[in-house]
Amino acid sequence: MSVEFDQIAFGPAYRKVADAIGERILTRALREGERLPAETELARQFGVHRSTVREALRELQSRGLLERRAGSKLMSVSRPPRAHIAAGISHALLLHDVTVRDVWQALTILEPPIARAAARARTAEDLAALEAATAAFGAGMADPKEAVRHTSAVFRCIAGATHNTVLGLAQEPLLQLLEPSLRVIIDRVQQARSRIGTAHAHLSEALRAGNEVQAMRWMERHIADFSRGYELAGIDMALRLSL
Amino acid sequence: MSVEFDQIAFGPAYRKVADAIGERILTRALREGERLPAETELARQFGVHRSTVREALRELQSRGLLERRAGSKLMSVSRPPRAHIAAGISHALLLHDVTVRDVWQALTILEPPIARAAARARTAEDLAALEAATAAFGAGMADPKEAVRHTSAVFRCIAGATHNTVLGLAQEPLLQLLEPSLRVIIDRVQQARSRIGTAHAHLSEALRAGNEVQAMRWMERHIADFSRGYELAGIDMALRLSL
DNA sequence: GATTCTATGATTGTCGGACAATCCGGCAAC
DNA sequence: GTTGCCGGATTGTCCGACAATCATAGAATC
Repeated sequence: MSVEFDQIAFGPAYRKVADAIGERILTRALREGERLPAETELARQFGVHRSTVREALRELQSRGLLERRAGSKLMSVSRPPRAHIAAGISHALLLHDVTVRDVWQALTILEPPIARAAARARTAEDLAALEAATAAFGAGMADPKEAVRHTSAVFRCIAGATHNTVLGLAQEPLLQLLEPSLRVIIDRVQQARSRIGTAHAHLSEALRAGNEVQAMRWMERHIADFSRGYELAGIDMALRLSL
Repeated sequence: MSVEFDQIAFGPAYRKVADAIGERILTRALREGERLPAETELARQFGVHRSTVREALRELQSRGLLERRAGSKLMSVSRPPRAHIAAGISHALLLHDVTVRDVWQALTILEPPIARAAARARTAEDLAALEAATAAFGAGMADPKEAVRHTSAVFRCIAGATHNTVLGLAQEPLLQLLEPSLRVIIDRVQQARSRIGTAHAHLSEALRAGNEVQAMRWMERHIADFSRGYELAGIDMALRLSL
């Protein structure tokens, strides 16, 4: 007789509590927005002390599975916000000695097809959002900080127009990582602003027309321009990114 | 006189402690492998209670910034392991109602250029690893579970051959998400195994020859085949992924 | 009756302390 | 040199406590 044993649940109690709650969230037994019982109540249910529960909650919180909604003490279930997990990815990449070139190469690969998909799938709302973002870039060009923010925003709009969450999420950490260096470029390279503006305009137009090839081409050019920008700004692309 | 005020640090103490330690890690003031002081000592240094420190540690631990190395009680600084953050991303995508098609589309975009880059940048070791992985797939074909594992492994080898951490990390969650459904395909579709094997062989060959176009073409075909596989296995690609 | 104030209770954030289990390092015994 | 044992350090968990915050219900006021 061969008996199959389940893997023994190792590890400290706070981990088991976190796993138990986390599993309920991932299987949607607990739905988004639903509020968890109070800590004391959880402690009672799990048969552990409140401190133990709290450690578990901290873990789930930092995974973005729980959040505290404004004006409520009780934790509620949440889907991890994009920016939140993107930040985690960015940090991980930083520590893995990622270079500017690595990130740029990833953009090279990712963005043109995203633009193409966006040209295919964009709705009228996507278009409006994109045009608002490009307009904001034109208006806020003076302040480098704003210019960078709006450049990222345009990327986000385009990725959003694909209606594919995976693509949006894949892009996000790259933007986060590049923003600082992008700012340096915009600061140092005079023609950067106008070239970015031109690219935005053509991308916008291509998406409006639903012209996939055009969208892809302009995005390729846009990303390639970044490489020129790094050169002109005197940034070594082999340099490790840092905070 | 205009005085600039720093933003007031809001939030509970455990967050501030976590931020303080996390910042040291991200700026590399604490280097990888370095061991943190004991909890009591940290509590003394920060002037808070040990429970508070522990909550902060749980958070950093779940971000992958700290880990407990085998046989050591003290926490040590770590760079978040790829699989760890990929799991976080997978969970997030799950909760964001990602469909099989979304993930597949991302693969469609990502993998062919990865294969191309790999053909360009692969070293002899990469090649050896890849060939070992394809061989393992051939050997373990019988067990569907193993077959899936090795299929992913081949993808990982190829991404590894690009020597671009960003690409490897971008790919990882996609593999994690697709593995279950891939297994269904291999289970149900007879010719799946051999077609995957063929693709592996050609990819391997292309990488050996440094033939970028060939690598890309075969990867395109490989990924496109997945779509066929879903169809043949009767899996609706518009279906939400779930655990 | 509607509104404002207040008391009350629930809940979190933080603290103090405690103790068993485990692990490290050193030291003695073999 | 290896083995076994002991003391100290460290974690995991518990108990209990209390201030601050917030919601709610109920009382007081207009």
